[in-house]
Amino acid sequence: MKPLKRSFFERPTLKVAPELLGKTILLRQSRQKHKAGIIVEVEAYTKDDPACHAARGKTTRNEVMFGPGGFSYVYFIYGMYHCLNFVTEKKEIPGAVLIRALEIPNEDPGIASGPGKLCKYLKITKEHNATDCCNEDSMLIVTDNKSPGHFIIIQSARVGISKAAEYPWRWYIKDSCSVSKK
DNA sequence: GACCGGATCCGT
DNA sequence: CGGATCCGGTCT
Repeated sequence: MKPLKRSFFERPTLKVAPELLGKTILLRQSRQKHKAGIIVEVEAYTKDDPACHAARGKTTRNEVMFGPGGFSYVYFIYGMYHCLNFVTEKKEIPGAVLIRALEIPNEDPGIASGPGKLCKYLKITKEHNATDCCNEDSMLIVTDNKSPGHFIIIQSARVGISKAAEYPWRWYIKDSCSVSKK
């Protein structure tokens, strides 16, 4: 499985985010075992975005967002959940796409229908932070779907934030049963 | 060194 | 709508 190239991620975050819909996330669990999920919901977080963790400069937590695109940004939230992002834009320009929901083949449609739930399902923790997802030997990569179905993309406001709540930077696949909310 | 609120989720 | 549950960021 060939991972998406760094040049895919090192573009404007608002372009990358909707293009991640329909792509497949692969998490290697051992030599031959892996889990896979299809991205059905995303949100964009950019430089100069008050809701972005990088809005007030570099810290130990958000450091990876200031590096090259294609790396994972995983953080711990609400004392019990992790959230998975992919870093966008070139080095020194912070930006990321939050993965909000996955459809998992042969599983209940709700099993990964939320940012916390998908990390729980894939067993993603801070150990997976700052993984280079463009390296084919990585535990975590993103690939094109073998048979990309046709789907309609809906754009809406982001979920669960208080700052910049009006920015329409959430995208999801219409009629997917695995989207986190309606 | 303390305090606070958060890119969530579930049960009521 | 409240509780779980913890840690990073900010202020003292």
